[in-house]
Amino acid sequence: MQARLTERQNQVYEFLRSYVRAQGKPPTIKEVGSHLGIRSTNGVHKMLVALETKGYIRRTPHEARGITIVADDTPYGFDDEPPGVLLLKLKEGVGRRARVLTSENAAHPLPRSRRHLLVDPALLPDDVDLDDCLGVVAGDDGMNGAGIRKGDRVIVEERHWRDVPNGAPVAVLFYDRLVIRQFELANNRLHFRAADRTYADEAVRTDDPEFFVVGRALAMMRTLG
Amino acid sequence: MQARLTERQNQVYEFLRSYVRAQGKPPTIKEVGSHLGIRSTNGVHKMLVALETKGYIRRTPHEARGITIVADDTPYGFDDEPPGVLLLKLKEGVGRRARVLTSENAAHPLPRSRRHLLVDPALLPDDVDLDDCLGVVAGDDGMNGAGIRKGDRVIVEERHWRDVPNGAPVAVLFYDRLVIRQFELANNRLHFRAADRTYADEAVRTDDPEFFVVGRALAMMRTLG
DNA sequence: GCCAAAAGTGAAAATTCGTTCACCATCTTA
DNA sequence: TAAGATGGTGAACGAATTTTCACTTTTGGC
Repeated sequence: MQARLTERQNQVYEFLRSYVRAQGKPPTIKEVGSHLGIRSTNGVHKMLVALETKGYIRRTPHEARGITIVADDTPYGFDDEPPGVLLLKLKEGVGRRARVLTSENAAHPLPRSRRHLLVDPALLPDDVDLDDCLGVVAGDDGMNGAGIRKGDRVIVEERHWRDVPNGAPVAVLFYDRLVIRQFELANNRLHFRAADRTYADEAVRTDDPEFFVVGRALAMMRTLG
Repeated sequence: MQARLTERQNQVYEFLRSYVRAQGKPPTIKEVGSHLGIRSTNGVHKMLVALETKGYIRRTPHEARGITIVADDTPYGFDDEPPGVLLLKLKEGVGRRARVLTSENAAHPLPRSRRHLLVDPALLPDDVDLDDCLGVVAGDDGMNGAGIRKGDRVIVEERHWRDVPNGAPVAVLFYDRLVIRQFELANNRLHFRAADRTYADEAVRTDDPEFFVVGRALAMMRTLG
């Protein structure tokens, strides 16, 4: 959709985004230059013109800090996504409190990830680093008994199973499905307990390639029908 | 904690907040003036100095748009609040997509409401006006069967019961407790159906003063234990 | 009715910031 | 290899923005 950015242009664009996020306002041209090692304001100016013609930013002539990020993530949940494997990378968001879940499509070149979900940091424990977190969609009703249902959005802190305390809820990749279970390590096996009679508990060897613990489930949210 | 603002100062402060919210950057002095009918930049300047000394904003000397909102809502959930009656006013937030739940203490003078919860608009239906929404805490386990548990945060669209469709989940004030139930209007009575055997359904007259339908429950979120 | 704080006017001075111009270097590609 | 796109330098200019100064008006007590 949007014209491709050159390496350098992308650096500028990324800086603009991070600056706005951190400072709550766009940078001046000189600031952009000093952060990217461009001594001449004109050098920056040309970059901005390029970004504007490619549709990534908008500018207001002669206005101090007259930059607006256009291609910033569009409001978007992941409603239309079928429940199942869907990993969203947690990113810091606007200001100091808004946080955003953005999809990580490391495979793709750089098509501006659009999938994200706002998460209030207050929902998560204080010590959690949001950069370690993912958003997922519960793939079944195995935790019905714990009030987590298929399709619920779950915020997961990426962790190796070794670092997950017994009894904690985890997000597990079962074959091709991502589900939430209660975790337990016993007899050198990983136990995944469902909270619903309909779903059997699973016990697998720690090296079983068909199971992958994504991490610890910290919070959840749901749109009510 | 913070020095009290005069009426006019509060107007300025409110404008700063709304401008930052809408524009993604602080206004210039002249812009503040033109929006508040202050012709002289110095008039505005003095206001800003007042706001700064009272700790509501910070400024960077000589910098264009060098205003930072300090007393903006601090990240805060309502964790420490006991489940029960707790109404939070939904407000628009940063940028165009961040939205914030802020407590409405209409009774209190104006002590900068601090309780809010970030809500991703994607969690709510498109046509919902966030200004009509509240955040509440589910006061019991009456909707356990529907995956809503005591202590869950629920986003509610304020509505008269006449405007709530049958079968929709609602937030109801039962005496002094706020709970979620499934709503039904039949035989000129309001029926509130629990989704848990332990809780009895209730049927009340439409004018019963002990029951008050806050509105329709749209979404929920929960920190996982 | 008087005083002090709050709010405002108008204009000039001082900075910051964006734009433009001339010119240079590198890299890709027809 | 010539041409065009990309990325830069440095300086100069003007527009935008903040700061300051001197003075006036309004407002709420005491």
